[in-house]
Amino acid sequence: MAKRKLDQTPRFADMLAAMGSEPRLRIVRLLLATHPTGAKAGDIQAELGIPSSTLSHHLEKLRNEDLIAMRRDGTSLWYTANVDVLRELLSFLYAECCTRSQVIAVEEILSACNS
Amino acid sequence: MAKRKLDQTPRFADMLAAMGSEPRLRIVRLLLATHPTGAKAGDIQAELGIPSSTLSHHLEKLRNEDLIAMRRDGTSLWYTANVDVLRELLSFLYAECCTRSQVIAVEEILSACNS
DNA sequence: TCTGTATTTCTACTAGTATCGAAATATATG
DNA sequence: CATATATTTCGATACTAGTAGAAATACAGA
Repeated sequence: MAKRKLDQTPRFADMLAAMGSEPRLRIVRLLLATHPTGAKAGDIQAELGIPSSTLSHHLEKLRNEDLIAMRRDGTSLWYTANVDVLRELLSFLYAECCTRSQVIAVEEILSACNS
Repeated sequence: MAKRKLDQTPRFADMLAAMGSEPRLRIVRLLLATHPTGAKAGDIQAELGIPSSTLSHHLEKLRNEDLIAMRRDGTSLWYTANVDVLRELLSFLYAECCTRSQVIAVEEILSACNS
């Protein structure tokens, strides 16, 4: 087994933690549902009924983990899901699946949702 | 859009939160790697270098979310990953992917790792 | 430039989570 | 039944995260 260049576990753990709260998971799902257009902060706030300051806090956390991206359009800020990063996360989870007991290739985790 | 029977979001958020800490993510990956045999608590402890009381705490949390299962064999407790539940989680994440903008079927998320 | 709208940053409080040594429990074996 | 091994439960501490009202910032339009 070759030496790992860099352990990605802490990074993916942080990503999972970022999605591991009900409001943030709802946000991510909303952005997946509206992908690739995304949604304005105000829309998210209206749909999920979260106070704007709290919402901003959550969006920042998701953005820190690179799970979502932001772009400005006038006074509105649009948020979109980073589906590539999400795919990366799922691949990581299953990358070592069963490697020590039986050989099962786990390729092509997801090919939907073109970014 | 039909009325939802029950909102699964809190449950899946808890599952993500359970995997959203570095030691627990390592545990899950170790159990995936050794699936379907699994590993004894002592083996996990040795491999990850976590004090037994701390490890026990983490294992309990993962078990509460049904991400792993436990069975006793003599004085040893064996833990295994619940790959079905993990698959369910991945499906949930992508279930509504792009539904509001373009129609992309997201079936067959994962067919590897037969439980 | 003044006004309104969209969103973030500041500040503070509360509650939950991670950690681990020590003691307790469960099982097996001589 | 006494002892050894495997693992959990107890208890205590330190840290981290979620929440939201109020103030600040960014942009657009008259």
